[in-house]
Amino acid sequence: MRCLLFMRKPKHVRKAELKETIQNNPFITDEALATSFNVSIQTIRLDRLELGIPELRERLKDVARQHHDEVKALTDEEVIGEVIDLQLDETAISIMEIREEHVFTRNGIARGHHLFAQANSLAVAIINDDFVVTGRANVRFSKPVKATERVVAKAKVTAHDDKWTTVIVESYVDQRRVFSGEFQMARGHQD
Amino acid sequence: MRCLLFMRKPKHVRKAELKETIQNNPFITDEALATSFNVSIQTIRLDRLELGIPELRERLKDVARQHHDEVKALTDEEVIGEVIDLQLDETAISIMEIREEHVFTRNGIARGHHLFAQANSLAVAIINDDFVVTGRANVRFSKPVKATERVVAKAKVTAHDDKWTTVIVESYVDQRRVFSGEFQMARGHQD
DNA sequence: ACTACTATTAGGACCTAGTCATAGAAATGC
DNA sequence: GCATTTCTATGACTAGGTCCTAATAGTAGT
Repeated sequence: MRCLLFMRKPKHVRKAELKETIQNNPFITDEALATSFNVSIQTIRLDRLELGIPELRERLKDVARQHHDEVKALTDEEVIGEVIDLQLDETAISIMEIREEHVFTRNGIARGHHLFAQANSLAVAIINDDFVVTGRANVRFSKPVKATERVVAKAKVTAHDDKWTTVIVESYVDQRRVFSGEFQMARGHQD
Repeated sequence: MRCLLFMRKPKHVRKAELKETIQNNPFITDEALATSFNVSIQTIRLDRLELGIPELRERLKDVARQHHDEVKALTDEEVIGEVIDLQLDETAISIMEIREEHVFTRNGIARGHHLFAQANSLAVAIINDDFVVTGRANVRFSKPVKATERVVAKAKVTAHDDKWTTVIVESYVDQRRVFSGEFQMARGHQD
């Protein structure tokens, strides 16, 4: 009789669940997995082996390393998005891919400040001066952007005096304009 | 003679350097530290003990855990900053602490889009509707903000029709205004 | 010179969360 | 009934530590 009092799941089901469990909680030990799946530790280890899932400590190291490099990049990077063209004091283009973490969970639409961040950081990058900060900005979000879409931001310097530079940024998803803004950038020192 | 061929640093210097070394490379083992400081492993361990620095594995676990919770929070959180007061469709206040990763390395001034993000997300939060996106924004960065400063953003709903809500946000550091903006928020569905 | 003291090093026992390899038991397929 | 898959048990070994005890090196006070 195939009855262990506590019925077991077939191997492939367990393996699938195992993979998922570890994925959204990399901090779990084999021992905890064993009791939670009601099998022995060795079984868990065989499964991990077959699935190519590394041990707890390696997993943690991976998570830590990833974030050590990446976290900063999220906020700290010089330009939000990837610059693919840059003529100082003339034009610049960057691309940003909208991911799940950029959108509202309620409606799947990208939060405005990510589009702003892309445009703003491009406006900073385009200017050929060591000291640049944004003074004013007037922006418009014309179409909602969803996850997985790629936003292409095009910046253009339109005016220039000894202290201020005006940059126009327009962002597109598949040729459709989703964002436009005018940025007044302050150059030179002091506030 | 106090000469060990390779002169050692005094203890307090080593400890200070040790702390720093570990801080910007949590992945280093005691063994590596020992050879790099030219002392024995035990000495390193004593130092760590005195400095209250946990072992490699605990450090990695900490880094991993922090980021597991936090990384997403950086981009994914509903409101950037911490909401400390919220009257729907009336006023709202949030506080955000400017950290190293928010500022330009060149001049130590906060990137504009972080202030924008705080204000924008507060403007979203203040509105009592399931579907809200930013339509337009007109913002002004009046004073530069530096690392470690705490920015208090105050939002106020000033106008309201069936589709649009106007929100004014003003942000302060120690009573001094650093940012102000007018946000036109779209409510209800469709684009 | 002898003593007191701190700093450093060495050693052994133990820990966790694994690895790998081998062997045996249990359930299932046909 | 027997082969085959699947699971469990066992033992030996690893990294990167912990904690404790003990010995040594160098420096300072009297």
